[in-house]
Amino acid sequence: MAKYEEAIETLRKKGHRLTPQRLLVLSIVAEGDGHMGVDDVFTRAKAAYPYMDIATVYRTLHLYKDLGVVTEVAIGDRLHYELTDPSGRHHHMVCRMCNGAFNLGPHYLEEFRRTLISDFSFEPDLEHFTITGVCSQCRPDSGEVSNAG
Amino acid sequence: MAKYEEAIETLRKKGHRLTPQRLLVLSIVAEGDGHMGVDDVFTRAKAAYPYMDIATVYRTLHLYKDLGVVTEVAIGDRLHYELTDPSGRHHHMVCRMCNGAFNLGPHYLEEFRRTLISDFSFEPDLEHFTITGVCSQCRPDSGEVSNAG
DNA sequence: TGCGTAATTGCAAACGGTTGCAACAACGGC
DNA sequence: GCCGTTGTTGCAACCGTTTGCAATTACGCA
Repeated sequence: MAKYEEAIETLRKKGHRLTPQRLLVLSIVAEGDGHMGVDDVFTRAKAAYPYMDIATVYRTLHLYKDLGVVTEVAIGDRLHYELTDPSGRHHHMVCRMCNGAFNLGPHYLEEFRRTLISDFSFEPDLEHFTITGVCSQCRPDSGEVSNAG
Repeated sequence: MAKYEEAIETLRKKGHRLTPQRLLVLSIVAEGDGHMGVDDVFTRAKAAYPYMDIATVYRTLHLYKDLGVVTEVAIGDRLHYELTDPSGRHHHMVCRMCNGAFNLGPHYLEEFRRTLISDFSFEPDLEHFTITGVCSQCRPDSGEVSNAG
């Protein structure tokens, strides 16, 4: 699990302390693989260490997000967290019908980025870019009909 | 002020009641012209009608947003509201340094939309699309240096 | 290894936003 | 214009998230 160790290295290099709570949250997010909500993280953390406080979970996740070691993804109205993949950074498309999350390769936004820079000299933040919409499964005109939601 | 009257017409047509509170909120958003936060709306509404409750402001703004008569724009961490312009719908670029909001013509996203549909059959929600970034004034490499923030 | 310092934690209070509910009032029908 | 119905309001309680603060603990240094 290279990403996990890299994350710890990042923490240490930036002068942040490696507390058991932080390592616990990190491992939970790492093992969660997909996208975990604050609640999921807190529940699991509390199971492993009963003194764990929800405030610590929030603070830790925000720290990781600021350091870039975890990525925050808005799914529905909830924020989910995943370990940032240092090699294959990607964006997300989230379906508002089924709440499914799909990855979007970085090159899809490169063109958009270049346009904004050349036309407006506006440098968009695309690191944590997530776009909401309706996926192929849930689009009525795509052949299949879904009644999720 | 055609947008204002159109909004009232939309309310009436959809069977919602025209309460003084709703008209007040609408006029405040309309006169606010630029983007107004919930707080701004509430403060002004309370000044005009002291019984006004913050819950009513939230409910009213959400109703207007659902009806499409106001547009919600995320600026920094705050949500701002403006009357939807029925003729010239546009998107927003918000600078994270100076919190300035810039309009983005709809055609900039049309291409992106078409690509997502053709490649993934994913229909993105672009009606209320807002992208964060750094504007020309605040970009260090754009010639000017800003110390806003 | 043990000590001092400063970051971090757990707790509780605060905050912004939402919701349940009884009182109220807009609107359609008379 | 008045009445009944039903959507809406104001209030207060609630929920998820943030923040202040004293106690705790990780880490650098001897």
